[in-house]
Amino acid sequence: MNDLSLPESSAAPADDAGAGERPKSITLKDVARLAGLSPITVSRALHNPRMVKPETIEKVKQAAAVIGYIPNLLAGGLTTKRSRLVASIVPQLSNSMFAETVQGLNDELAAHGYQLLLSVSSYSRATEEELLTGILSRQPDGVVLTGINHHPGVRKKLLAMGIPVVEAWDISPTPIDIAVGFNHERVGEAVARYLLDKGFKRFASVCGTDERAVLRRRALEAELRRHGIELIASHEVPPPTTLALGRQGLYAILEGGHRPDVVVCSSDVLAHGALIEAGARGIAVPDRLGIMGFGDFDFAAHTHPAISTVYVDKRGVGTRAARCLIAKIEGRRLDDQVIDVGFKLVERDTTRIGG
Amino acid sequence: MNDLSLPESSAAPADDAGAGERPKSITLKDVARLAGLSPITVSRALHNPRMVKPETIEKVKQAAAVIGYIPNLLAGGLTTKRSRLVASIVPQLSNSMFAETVQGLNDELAAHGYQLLLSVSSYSRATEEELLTGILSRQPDGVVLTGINHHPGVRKKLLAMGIPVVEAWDISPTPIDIAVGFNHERVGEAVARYLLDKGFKRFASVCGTDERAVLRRRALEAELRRHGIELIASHEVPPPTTLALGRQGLYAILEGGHRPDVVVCSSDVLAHGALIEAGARGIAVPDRLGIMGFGDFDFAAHTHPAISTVYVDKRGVGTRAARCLIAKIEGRRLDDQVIDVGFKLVERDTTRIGG
DNA sequence: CTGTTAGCGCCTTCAT
DNA sequence: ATGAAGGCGCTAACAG
Repeated sequence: MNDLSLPESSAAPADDAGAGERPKSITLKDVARLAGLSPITVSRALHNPRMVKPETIEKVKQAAAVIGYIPNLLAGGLTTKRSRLVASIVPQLSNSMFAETVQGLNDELAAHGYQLLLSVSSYSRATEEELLTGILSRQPDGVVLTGINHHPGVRKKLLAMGIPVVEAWDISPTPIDIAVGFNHERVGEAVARYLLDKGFKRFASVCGTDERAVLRRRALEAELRRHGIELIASHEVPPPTTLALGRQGLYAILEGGHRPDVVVCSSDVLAHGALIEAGARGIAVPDRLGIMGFGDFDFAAHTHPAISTVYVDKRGVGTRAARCLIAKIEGRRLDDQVIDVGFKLVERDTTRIGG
Repeated sequence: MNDLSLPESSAAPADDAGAGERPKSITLKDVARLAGLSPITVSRALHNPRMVKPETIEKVKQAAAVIGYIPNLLAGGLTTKRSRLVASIVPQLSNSMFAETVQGLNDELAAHGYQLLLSVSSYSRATEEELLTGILSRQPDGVVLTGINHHPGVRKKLLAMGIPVVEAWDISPTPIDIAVGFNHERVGEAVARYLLDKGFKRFASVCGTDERAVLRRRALEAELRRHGIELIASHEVPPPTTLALGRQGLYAILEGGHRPDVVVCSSDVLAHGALIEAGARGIAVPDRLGIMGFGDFDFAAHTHPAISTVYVDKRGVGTRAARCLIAKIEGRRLDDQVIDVGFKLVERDTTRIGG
């Protein structure tokens, strides 16, 4: 009746792992044989319990546990056309806001039984496109991209695939499918107006060269110009932004002979670097120099003085992206294809001057 | 001859994406028909080019490009038993060293044509085990775990699967398969000896509660005790470690009436927080208070004063893990099943006192 | 160099 | 409530 030899100790020796010949896999059929049922009944017991008698389910579960059955999603996905896999491409992971977003994305996906296939584009559109091809060959149920500027092939492939797509961190009037983010130009303008209101007059910028940072800085410049003000110095730094680059940025500006009364940084990490450089030089912040960050990283509230910044729900971008995707995957309609998560100016010490 | 209607514009309308009914997929067969060849020849042209006439390859590539063929790895993997997928479980992503490791892992994997399936355990062994089941059902070619303490089921399942496994961030005499990390107890001891050498006498600790941090702190305590010294205060903080927690840690120690002359932190982030708290209180570092970090995060060299710490090749752990895995997947034997990446004390300003 | 046959492990469809 | 047949898309193994 039971022609399976139950594994005594249950495994191959450790130092044999991965040597090419894997133990022949335990399949639904094996469970079925052991339980004295047909494979399809076992499948149902495992995935559609209410199509099967409780008693049978019990038998199946026992048998599965005994032989250590692990379903093969490749095979499953091949028939169902559902992979329970969501792929995401981020520009970078270490030292960036994207880690938070990925964490949020992952958590929400995991909570709904989806897994995350992660890739890193290193801020290259070409790389992104190449990665996408590999990704799509795994038949993901959905994809999360960063930003709204992509290699043309990206949009085409994604549409051909017909799966839901979220473009995160930015919004666009013409998303590939769904966009979850905020308007970076509004941020630039808001920061400009806020700082002008505070009475700052001589603006400098330490700005990353990534797309979205540049968008914010340009909008800042434009708004300043509307008030008759030009940036007196602008220092660009390549991603990833680090504290060291922030220090160097302020250093370069000051050594260049410029004397800004406020420096606008494209991330809190840069702002923190600038803050430290100011401290090292004995420049009082904010009295002699204001500093503005972006992102509201967790440390920003706890530096001394605390960094004024722009709050963005980094984690929320990820969780919302996940929710949108899951909704569409499960056939629900979305109210909006474009979700603006907004932002919020956070005044802290580094810009708190005058009245 | 060619009975395929070439798609004019190549896609479904955007707002139709993901509504359940995907465009029927384009398969190898379609390419074959268009190229006037058999499916297997197309397969070979794409994956084993040198088994096929150059002329034929060209025909195949053309045909594939024309209809936008994307291979289906689920189907491919089902037959070959190779998924080109490596899975990793990390305790957490945002705000941690693990992001660096994951980035290194991903880069190295991508360079060899593997993709990364990422999961987050939130420091829970039970979660790790559950995640693993889901992961294994995708038939990964290899797995990277964090740490060496796992739910018993983890080892069992992994061995049953017979795939290579790396346990990262720690080393063990009895790894499941491969270990890539370093000995945290040696770190604790080394830090203790170094600080004793510098002449510090009244030690306090701000330490995360995660496994490896605790291991280091215990070894530090033990080493101190061998020199007749006890920690005068110890403050524990839950992961994720943040700058704020570092500040609070020092705050709590000082408000508790303790007067350490050095505070040992289980991460640079905590150390940075302590440094800021000291600065805010006007406590001179290192003269009145030494501060020791861990990890050598990129900011540590650039704070003011710069943070003394322990360098670990965070990224390298990831790249080496990837290399070991790939080697085993491809059937090569490893010289060592346990790779100690070591660590290095980095003296900077926050402990530079006396002679 | 190219093609035929068969089957990976599972689930959909159609019976019973 | 359970089962039998067939096929998802691809590639191994064996021809020729």
